[in-house]
Amino acid sequence: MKELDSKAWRAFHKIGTSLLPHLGRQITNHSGITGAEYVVLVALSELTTPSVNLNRLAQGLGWEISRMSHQISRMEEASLVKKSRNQLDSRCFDVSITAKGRKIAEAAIPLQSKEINHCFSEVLTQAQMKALIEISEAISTHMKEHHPLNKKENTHDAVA
Amino acid sequence: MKELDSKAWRAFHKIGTSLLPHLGRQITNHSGITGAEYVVLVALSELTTPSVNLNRLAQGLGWEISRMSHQISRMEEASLVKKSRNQLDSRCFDVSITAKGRKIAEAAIPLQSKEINHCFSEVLTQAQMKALIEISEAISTHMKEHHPLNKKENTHDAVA
DNA sequence: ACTCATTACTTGACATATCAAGTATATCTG
DNA sequence: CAGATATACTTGATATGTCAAGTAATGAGT
Repeated sequence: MKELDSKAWRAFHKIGTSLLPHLGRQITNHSGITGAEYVVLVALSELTTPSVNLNRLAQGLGWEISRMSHQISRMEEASLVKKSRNQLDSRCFDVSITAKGRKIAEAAIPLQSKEINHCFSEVLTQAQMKALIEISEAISTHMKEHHPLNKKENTHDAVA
Repeated sequence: MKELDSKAWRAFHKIGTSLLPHLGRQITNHSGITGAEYVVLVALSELTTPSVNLNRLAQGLGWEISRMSHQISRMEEASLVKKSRNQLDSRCFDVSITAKGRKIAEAAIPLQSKEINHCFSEVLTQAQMKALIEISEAISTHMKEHHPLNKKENTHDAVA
């Protein structure tokens, strides 16, 4: 079945280039922030530690570090996040969410959940969603192992 | 299971923002064209008609028409495609692949198939690939029905 | 302690994407 | 057949993403 992965790739590519932008636009419509901002805010709002370093944040979302750097700069400009040097390793930056950022995220999340719901659980069966999660995780893991964007694990974590 | 579609979306989003750019980079490495150019060339090289109109091409790939317009302009500049007004409806443009474009596409496709293979059939089971195809199609269909980027079907097709 | 390599980012130039507005052609309606 | 509306794009400004090169701090070897 040589055709199969080609078909899988095309199918995946197509929703990647239509669904993702669509959901991004919805976020902008209902909450006034971009999809990228939303994703970062959600990640930050769910931290167990008070902050993460840039590198780890980028890895967590599968972004290039330079993209994250630019993004965080813009978001700091907009007072959505705060950036400060790490005490133990002053090459690192600790990124955290601001009160304003959290407020916006908390308002946006339920609205966006509804949108996601429209595109996922109303369209896919439970089994399909589970399959999608497994597929995504398999690919993510493979990517991390074979084609890592930013090499290493275990950078310094933020101090409390 | 409120969590499930949130998880599905996150998983999907993550591979969307890491796998797709990765495969794009591979194309650039082995064939010197961008991922976007590759996708367009493949679509054009597989036409049964000699050309398609812009709108239909955009729809086929799930792109916004303005993006496609810019992209085609650049590709025409690079002599990868050709654009000409439709005889029957002179608002429309017929887009076709050039000899140069076809040559590049034909060289790139087998190389890229190998890359895709690494990320799909080496990582997923056959069942998972089939599931992914079905999932993608379900979402694509739903998107077309409920959130179409460019409204209508049935624009004029190219004449032979 | 002094070099060299590595890591964690930043920066700026460039490529690409998106959005809003514009233009030209077609179609529909009275 | 005139005027209004819709369609198929184009264009240009702005936002974002990407790449290559740079800077500064750490770590490793001697």
